[in-house]
Amino acid sequence: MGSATADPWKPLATSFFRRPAEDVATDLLGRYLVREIDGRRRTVRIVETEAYLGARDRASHAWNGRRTQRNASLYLPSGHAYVYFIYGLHHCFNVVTRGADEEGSAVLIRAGEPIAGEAEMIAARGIEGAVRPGQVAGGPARLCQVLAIDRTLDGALLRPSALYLTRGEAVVADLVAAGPRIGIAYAGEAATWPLRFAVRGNPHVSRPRL
DNA sequence: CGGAAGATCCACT
DNA sequence: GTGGATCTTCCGA
Repeated sequence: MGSATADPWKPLATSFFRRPAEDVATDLLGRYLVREIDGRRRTVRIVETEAYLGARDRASHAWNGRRTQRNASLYLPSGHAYVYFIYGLHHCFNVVTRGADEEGSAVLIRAGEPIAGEAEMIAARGIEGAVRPGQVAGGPARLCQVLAIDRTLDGALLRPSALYLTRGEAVVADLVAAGPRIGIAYAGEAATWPLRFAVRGNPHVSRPRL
């Protein structure tokens, strides 16, 4: 199409993530998340994110400056992965954002739309028959399952290798919906902050829909 | 050292 | 809409 159209497969520079988590969370919508396994690629287009603001955010694992063995990766420089295990079953994948300026801030990747390798993703989910949108990578744990993201990737730098992000197809501001984050009712006032973002009307977004 | 909670998902009603 | 699964991690005693 247009000659000025950027290559959607060009990796995002580390500087992309060196901004407040809220900005990164909205700007990540539409970008590609690429997972390479044995030379094969699985790719999703990110359609839903949440920002976690670090020490001042009661919903954040870095709330009040908490540092533990589990959340150590939250304190790595911008552009690293923070992967944790939750509920005894699931993994969740975050990108560390601002680094030294605002330690512990990150963006949770909540849902993606399959772009490449969808058959492998469906196999990884163990689902059969008619697959509906959102059933594949709609939800942070499902997304990790289909991309085989686990704690072996915790602390990894997100550059072209096993797991990285590319320019993808960015979303205009009018198509970004915002609302309160999911599963953090314990977080007091922070539970009401509109830090969940999704591509408006996209069927691959997790529930409850924004 | 024990208890409780958890940035979820699925099956069932 | 609700409850159970499942186990690591963390914190208080």
